[in-house]
Amino acid sequence: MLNQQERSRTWLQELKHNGYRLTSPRKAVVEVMANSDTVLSPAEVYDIGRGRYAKLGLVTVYRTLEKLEAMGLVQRVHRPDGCEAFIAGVEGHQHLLICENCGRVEYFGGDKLDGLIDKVQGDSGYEIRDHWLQFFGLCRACQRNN
Amino acid sequence: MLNQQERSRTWLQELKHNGYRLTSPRKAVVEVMANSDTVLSPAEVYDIGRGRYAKLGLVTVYRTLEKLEAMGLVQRVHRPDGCEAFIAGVEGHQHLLICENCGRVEYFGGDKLDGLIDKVQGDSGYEIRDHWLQFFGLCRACQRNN
DNA sequence: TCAATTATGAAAACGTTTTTCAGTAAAGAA
DNA sequence: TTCTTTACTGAAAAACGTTTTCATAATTGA
Repeated sequence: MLNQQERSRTWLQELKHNGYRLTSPRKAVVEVMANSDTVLSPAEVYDIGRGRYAKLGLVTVYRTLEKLEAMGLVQRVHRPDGCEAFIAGVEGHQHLLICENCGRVEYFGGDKLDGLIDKVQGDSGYEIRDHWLQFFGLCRACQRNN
Repeated sequence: MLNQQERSRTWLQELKHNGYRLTSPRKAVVEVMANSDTVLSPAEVYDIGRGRYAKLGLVTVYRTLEKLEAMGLVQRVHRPDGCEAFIAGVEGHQHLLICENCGRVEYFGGDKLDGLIDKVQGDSGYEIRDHWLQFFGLCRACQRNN
């Protein structure tokens, strides 16, 4: 994986390539998201982001996350207790493993699902277009503290 | 599966066994949920439910869904575009197959995931406590109309 | 039938997200 | 560099869905 500084730079380039201006508030949001390995709500991005750019507005956080999501750089995370949180995305399709306590996210690949998808598709008559596979649990650090 | 009338009756009994009173608004909500095979938001339950009990209030819909969820009779459904919808639950752990167009839901079982869970647990050090597997697509009827 | 207590719905409060809008700042041209 | 165009910004307001409050109504068991 890219290190965090490289990831920030790449994201900013990509914003530029998509015709967006590089502004201080956007840089702050990009740095927060690109440097985080935990799920963050817009309000949390706002709080952390103001450490980097004090005048940052919550509205801009929403607008920037929206753009980053459309560009596939961050993805929305769905959790049992609420679904408005974001995490840096990764290339290609990956599944998520989320710590219920601290929000830390890891990715795992390995689609063992193809056979199951074929079977469910045949049984149900549905045309399956997308799937979610997410695991929830406790990361190593939170196991020790709970 | 129980037919819909039986399911309503069972749910009402279960409410009673849990110490809750059987009221007209609750009956309306139970009938809506027990008779539906599509995902419904609280507002939709409210709209449909008023057809059965005109004085039904939205607040009571929320309160009743909360109880039904706690009793395991309905479950919350998470979708890419929003996560506050409910569907009648089924016994035991099942996975969902959701029509992106009309919200119809089917259930499928067959946990082929045990091996994968063990592997991810070992690789990551996480203690995996729960998982979601959901498929999204088009049901037979919506394939014809799209 | 009555009394105790739960449940109800209207209204208000709440927290989050979106829209509006006047002022600001980025980026390319001169 | 300065200028000009246009996109972007944040504060405030609006909109939205959900929860709380509270006086009234309805269910239940005695």
